[in-house]
Parts: sequence; structure tokens; C-alpha cells
Amino acid sequence: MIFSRAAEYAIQAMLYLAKWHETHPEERYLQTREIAEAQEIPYYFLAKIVQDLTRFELLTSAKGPQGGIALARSPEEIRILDIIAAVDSTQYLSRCVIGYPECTPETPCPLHYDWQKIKTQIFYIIEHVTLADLIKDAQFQNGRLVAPLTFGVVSVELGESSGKS
Amino acid sequence: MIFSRAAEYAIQAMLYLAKWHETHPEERYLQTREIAEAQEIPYYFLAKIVQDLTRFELLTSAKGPQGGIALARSPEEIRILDIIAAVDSTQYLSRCVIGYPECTPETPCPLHYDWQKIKTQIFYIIEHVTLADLIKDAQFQNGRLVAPLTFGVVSVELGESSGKS
DNA sequence: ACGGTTTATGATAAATTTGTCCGAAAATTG
DNA sequence: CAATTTTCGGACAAATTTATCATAAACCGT
Ligand code: SF4
Ligand code: SF4
Repeated sequence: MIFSRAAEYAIQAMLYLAKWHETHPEERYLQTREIAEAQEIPYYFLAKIVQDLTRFELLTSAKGPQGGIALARSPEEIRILDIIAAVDSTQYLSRCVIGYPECTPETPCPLHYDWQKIKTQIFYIIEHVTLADLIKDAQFQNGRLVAPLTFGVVSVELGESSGKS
Repeated sequence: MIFSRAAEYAIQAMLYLAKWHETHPEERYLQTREIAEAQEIPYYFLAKIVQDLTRFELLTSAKGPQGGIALARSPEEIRILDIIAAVDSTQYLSRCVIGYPECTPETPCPLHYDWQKIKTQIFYIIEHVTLADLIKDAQFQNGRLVAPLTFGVVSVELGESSGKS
């Protein structure tokens, strides 16, 4: 599963918000309720998550009419990692795959090495991909956010070499 | 976290069992309790997991004195995937990373492509690595199983090209 | 056949994650 | 100021995962 439900919702909401900011630069705040309904996220659950995100200063919020939430920084400055860190714990990135409590670094099993690579890639992605990357060609489609065809945007390379053609 | 606690325990137990078979070819069964104590896994929880594993015919069990559990097949024929499948669900390998319910394949977001790679790697590993691979140079160290220095055993390559030097 | 040993099973409890509800606080509008 | 709108915060409920327990069933040596 990799991410918790909460983290998934958080990313979805932030994405929605980022895209909305882009397309409605005049309006400052968007309501949590609207996001929840558009993305079919349980409202009260999302509201809780939003609180975490504001506490971590990824969002600013305003109460009252015309109030709502808004990105606290520009999409370029918000990484997936920031979002995950706000709602989840990221310790699973350092945890042993098969849960050995204290396998000393000098004694890696065969899994360790390959898994390390994977974890490094995951970390690389969530550390480098920003909301700006993700919304680049995303579009609203009857209210819902959809993200069409934009691969190659980040193209993680750890094994260098890269492109096929 | 990637794997559930249950899956982690299952792998640990199977590994222990495989190594034990190797070093004690004369004895047929090993008790669940012994494994639990050696690896510090909650006994009753492991007992439950063991039941799943036998139901999936990865283990055979025998009641009564001299009873216990034993691998149902040789370590070469037991893949991580088999173990995971017995105790977990593997659907997370096909799930969208950020939980979008029905993102059509024609509209991948930037994450999709990179994450696909990662999931492919994970799948490749759990599909190809067997208990035999894992115990190759593993050793018991005051009762506990430790797995020293054997990387390069599997060396997943999907991005071709591979080696730096 | 018996008693001791060991797994199998079903019931249950604790912990965590997920989801829901409600009242209070804050801001806007009139 | 009052009414309305929205977030905030705590408390609660449901679902899932993790862990525990008690008893039944199978086996073995005697
Ligand atoms: S070497 Fe193997 S057992 Fe040790 S921490 Fe790495 S994955 Fe876990
Ligand atoms: S393209 Fe993006 S949103 Fe769609 S399934 Fe893949 S990861 Fe999820």
C-alpha cells in the first residue's frame, strides 16, 4: 500500500488545490467541502487531514464566509514528501523490509540491497516531485481532477542511462 | 511500510525454518513456539499466520509430540510472493499510488510512470527471490537468524544498462 | 487405552487507522 | 451586534490489523 489512505487524500486535495489556484488566480480560498465532494473524499476525514496540513504550514486557512484553505507556498515549493511528512510517518523508508528489529548494517541479506534501491527511488521521487510537476497537464473533467499524459516529466534516474530510443 | 506485520513475520518464520532444515536435515518438524521465541514474534500471532501458510500448502504441520511445522516444498520452490499471497493481499501492486479510484490508463500522471517502475521492481523481486536465495549465507547467531553479506544475488535489472563502472 | 505434548480453531481483546459528529471559535457580511 | 459561514478541536464510532486466550483435536510413547 505504501501510503496511508490519509496521505493519499492529502495529496489529492493538495493537487486539486494547486490546479484550482492555477485556473482561478483571482480567488484566494477554496473550501474543504468542495474538494471533498469533487474528489469523493469523506468530508470530515479530509477536514482532519487539512488541519494537519495547515499545522505543518503547507496550507493557510481562513474562517468565515469566503474563507477556506489555500496553498501556503507556490506549487513548486511543495514536495510530495512534505505532504507525506505532515500526515504520515516516513520511517517506513528506513525500516527493514522483513521487519528484523536490529539487523546490523554489516550483515545485509540479499533482499536488503535490492530493496535499498527501491526505497531510494521512492524517496527520490517524493523528495523531488512537486505539486507543480504533477498538475502540469492535469485538467478538470466535470469537476474532477484528471491528469493526462505527461510522463517523462521527472524521469527518476538512479541507474542513469535512461532513455530507450 | 509495504508489507504488513503479518507478512513480515511470515517471511521471518519461513526463513528460519528453511535455514533450520538445512542445518538439521535429520529432524522433520520444528515447533512454532521455538521460532516465535527465537525471532521474538508474538507466539499466538505467529500461530495464526502459520495456519494460513499451511492452508496455502507452503507448510505441512503435524500434531502431537515430535510434531510441529515443516516446509512443504524445498526452499528453491518457495518465493516471497507465495508467502505474501498467503497472508496479505497483493492488490496494492496494482493500486494507484495516490488512490485515485478510476484513473483511466490513457491518462497517467507523472507519478504513474515512475511508480509503475517501482512496483514492477518490487514484483520482480518477490516473484523471483526464493527462500533458498535468502538463506544462502544466513547464519544462526545465538539462536537468532542473521543474514550476512550476500548482495548481488538477485540484482534486479529493469532499466537495463545497469552497472556504473 | 491413557496422559502428555503439540497444532488447529474460534472467540475475544487491544491498538491503529479510518471515518463521523458536534459544538466552539473566528471571520465576514449586513 | 447578529446571523451566517467556515475552520478548529475534541470526542466518538466503525473497520482493520495485531495480539491473546481457551479449548478442541490429533498424535505418540507407554
Ligand atoms: S539485511 Fe535483510 S534482514 Fe537485515 S535489515 Fe536489510 S533487509 Fe532486513
Ligand atoms: S496516472 Fe497518476 S493518478 Fe492515475 S493511476 Fe497512475 S498514479 Fe494514479
